Amino acid sequence: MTEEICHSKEPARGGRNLRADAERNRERVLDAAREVFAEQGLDVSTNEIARRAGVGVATLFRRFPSREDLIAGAFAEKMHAYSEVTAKALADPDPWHGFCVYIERLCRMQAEDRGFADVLTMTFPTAKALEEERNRAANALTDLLERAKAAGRLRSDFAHQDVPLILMANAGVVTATRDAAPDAWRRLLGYLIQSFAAEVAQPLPDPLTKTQLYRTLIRLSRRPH
Amino acid sequence: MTEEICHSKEPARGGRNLRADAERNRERVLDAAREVFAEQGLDVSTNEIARRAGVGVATLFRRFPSREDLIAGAFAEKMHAYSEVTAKALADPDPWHGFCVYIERLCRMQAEDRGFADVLTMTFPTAKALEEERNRAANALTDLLERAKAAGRLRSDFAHQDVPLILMANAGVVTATRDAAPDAWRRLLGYLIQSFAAEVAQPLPDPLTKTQLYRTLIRLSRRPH
DNA sequence: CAATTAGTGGAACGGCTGCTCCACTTACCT
DNA sequence: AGGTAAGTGGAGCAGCCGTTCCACTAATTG
Repeated sequence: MTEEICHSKEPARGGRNLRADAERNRERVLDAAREVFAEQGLDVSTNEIARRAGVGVATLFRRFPSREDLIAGAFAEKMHAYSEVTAKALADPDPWHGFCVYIERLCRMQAEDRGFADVLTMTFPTAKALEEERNRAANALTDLLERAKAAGRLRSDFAHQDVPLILMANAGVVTATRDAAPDAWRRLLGYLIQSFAAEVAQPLPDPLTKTQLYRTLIRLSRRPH
Repeated sequence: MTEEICHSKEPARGGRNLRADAERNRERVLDAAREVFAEQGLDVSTNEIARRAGVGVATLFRRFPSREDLIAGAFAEKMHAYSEVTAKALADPDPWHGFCVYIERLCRMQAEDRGFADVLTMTFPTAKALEEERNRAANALTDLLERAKAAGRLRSDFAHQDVPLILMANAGVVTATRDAAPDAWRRLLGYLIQSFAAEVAQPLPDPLTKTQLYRTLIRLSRRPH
C-alpha cells in the first residue's frame, strides 16, 4: 500500500493515477502542511492543516493515512535540497570552505523552517524516502570530513556524529529565538566553527540585544500555545 | 471582605499557618512535582502530578492556583542552588576557572533535570520569587565575566547574553540525547569553552557512539508519548 | 447523457487536557 | 467532647486532539 511515495514533480503518474480533483487536493494539503509546519513546527493539529488546505479532515487522512506519510510528503523536496547541499559542499575545491558552507546551510535550513528542524533532529527513522536521501547525504558527508581533515584545516578529532550534535544545539537556539532574534544561531555557529578549526579567535556576529533576549524568553513562557 | 485572614494567635510562622495535614500534603505535591518535572519536563499533566502525590487534583489547585505557582514552588530550592553556583564561581581565585566551572555546572543542572532545563531557558518572567533569584545571579555573572576578561583568559567579545545562548544550545542537545547519550552535552561544551578561550585545541570528551546516536534519534521520533 | 464509483466534507467518537464545584471528612480549639 | 471551618477527593465541565464513518457529490467512462 505505502510502497510508492510520489516525487513531488511528477504527480502520481508513475503508478496510480488519482482523479484530477483528488490530485489537486493532495497538492493543496501538501502546500498547507509545508506552510504550517514551517511556521509552527511538526506537532500541529491535523485539523488545522486540513482547514488551511480548504479540505475536510477525511480527505487528508485518506491521502496520508499516517502522520509520517504526510511529513515525508511535505518535506521530500527539502530533503532532496538537503542532500544536494552535501553534494555541493563535496564539490567545493577548498574542503574546509566546503565544510563551513555545509554547516552554515544546514543550520540556516533549520532556522528558516521550524518543521524541517524537527525532521532533521527529531524524526530519524521516518518514511523510507527520507531515510534513503539521508543515507546518500551521510556518505557524502564522510568524504567531505575526510578531505577537510587531510587538508589540515579541520581538527582530526571531529567526529561525523558531531554534525547532528551541532544540529541539536542549533535547534535549541533556533526554537528559542525564532521570533525575537532569528539570527541568534549565527553567533553560536561562529563560536563552534572557530573551535572546529582550532584557530585563534576571529570576529563574531553580533550578540543578542537586551530586548531581543527579553522577548525571546517572554515568548517561550507560553509553550502550550 | 476583611483584610486580615490570620487570627491574632500565631500570626507569623513563616507568614503562613496551614493545618498540619494540609502542610504535609503541600509538601507531597511539591515532591511529586519535582520528581515528575525532572523526569518528563515541564509540560506534564496536572492529574499526573496529583496522582503521584496521592492527593486529589483539587488539593493541588487550591495550594497552587496557577501552573506558575507550582513551578515556582517546585524549583525554588534549585533556583537558589543556581544562584549559589554563580556566587561560588565569583569567589574562585582564578576567574577563568570560575567561569568554566560555572558554565559546566549550569549545563549539568540542565542535563540532570529536564524540568529545570525548561525553567532556565523557557519560562523567564515566571513567578517573582524565581525572578528575584535570577537577577541576583545575573549581577554576579556580570562581575565574573568582567574579571575573566580582565585576566586575559576570556575573549573580550564574549557577551553576557551568550550564557543563555549556551543554555539554549545545551537544552537542544540535552532534550535530544537524554535517554540514549546523557553525556553528549559535554562534548558540545568542550567545543564551546575552547572557542571562548580562543586557545589551541585541547582533548575533547568522546563523541556519541553510533548506537547512542541511533537510539537518541529513534526515541525522539515519537514525541507525543 | 446516464451510470458508476472514486472522492468528499463534516458530524461524531473516545481519550486526553486544565480546571471547578460540592458533598463529605478531619484537624484544631476550647 | 463537640462545634466548626479548613481541607479533601473525585465527579464533571469545556475544550482540545487524532481518527473513523457515512450520506452525499461529481469526475470519468462508455
